[in-house]
Amino acid sequence: MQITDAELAVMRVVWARPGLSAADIHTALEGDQNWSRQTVKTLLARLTEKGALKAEPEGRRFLYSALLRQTDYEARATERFVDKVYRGRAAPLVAHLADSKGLTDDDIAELESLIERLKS
Amino acid sequence: MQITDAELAVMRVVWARPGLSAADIHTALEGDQNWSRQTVKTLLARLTEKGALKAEPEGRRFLYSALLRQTDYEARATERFVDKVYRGRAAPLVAHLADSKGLTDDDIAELESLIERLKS
DNA sequence: TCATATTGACTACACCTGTAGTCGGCTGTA
DNA sequence: TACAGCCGACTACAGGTGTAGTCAATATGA
Repeated sequence: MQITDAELAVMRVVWARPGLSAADIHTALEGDQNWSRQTVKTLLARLTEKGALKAEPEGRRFLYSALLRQTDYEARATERFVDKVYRGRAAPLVAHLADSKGLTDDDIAELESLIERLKS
Repeated sequence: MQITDAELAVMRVVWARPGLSAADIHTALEGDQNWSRQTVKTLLARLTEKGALKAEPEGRRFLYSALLRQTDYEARATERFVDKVYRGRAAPLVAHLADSKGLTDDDIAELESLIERLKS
């Protein structure tokens, strides 16, 4: 049960606005990902088959919504990533984040309060 | 320039002990990954071609060592991951880490001092 | 010196992934 | 009622990935 990069772009749209049709999703992806309608359809089919989306018939089309919740996906993907790259040790990951410009001041503040919570 | 899961297992061995031969690396992976010698050879060839490893002839075999440093790999992989899953925002990543059992007390202490460093 | 084992080079192949085409049915409008 | 357009189903296909086989050259031991 693996969500690929292309599939993830589709999931994002559905997470943001559940109940869109394939055409809506295609439109929502325009500019960002300039995919043909068929490409989006294929991705929707694969995601439905994987159980990440459900497709409910509405008239002669389908409306898509997520079965896989975004936070669950993120949690799983993160766990997998940490296992794979850091052998499950989280601290070196954060150390890398710290080195890159990825952390804003707000992030740092957020992390600080997170740490406070964790200590209890 | 992408290191796949299988390739990563090989890189780990080389990072840990540079200058091994293909046969050594195959042996080192036994138990963990029960690959045939050929599979390891293929992965070595692909990694060499990608520029992640260099192969220096020694007699009629090659000794492998890393061109791609582990920390560089980790940094790149992390950045890619954060971009992909969290759109570049690091804080929610750490929040997920916090929720999973991935953080030991030591980790938390480490993070705390990390945060201290970051604040300056 | 001859057989055997080791090694690298080349090749294979199925499955996954990204990207898309075709086709046949339904629908709304002329 | 005829036709244009939209829709889902099915199919395609190249490139990447995991896993490994075959072959030819060389080294090693009997």
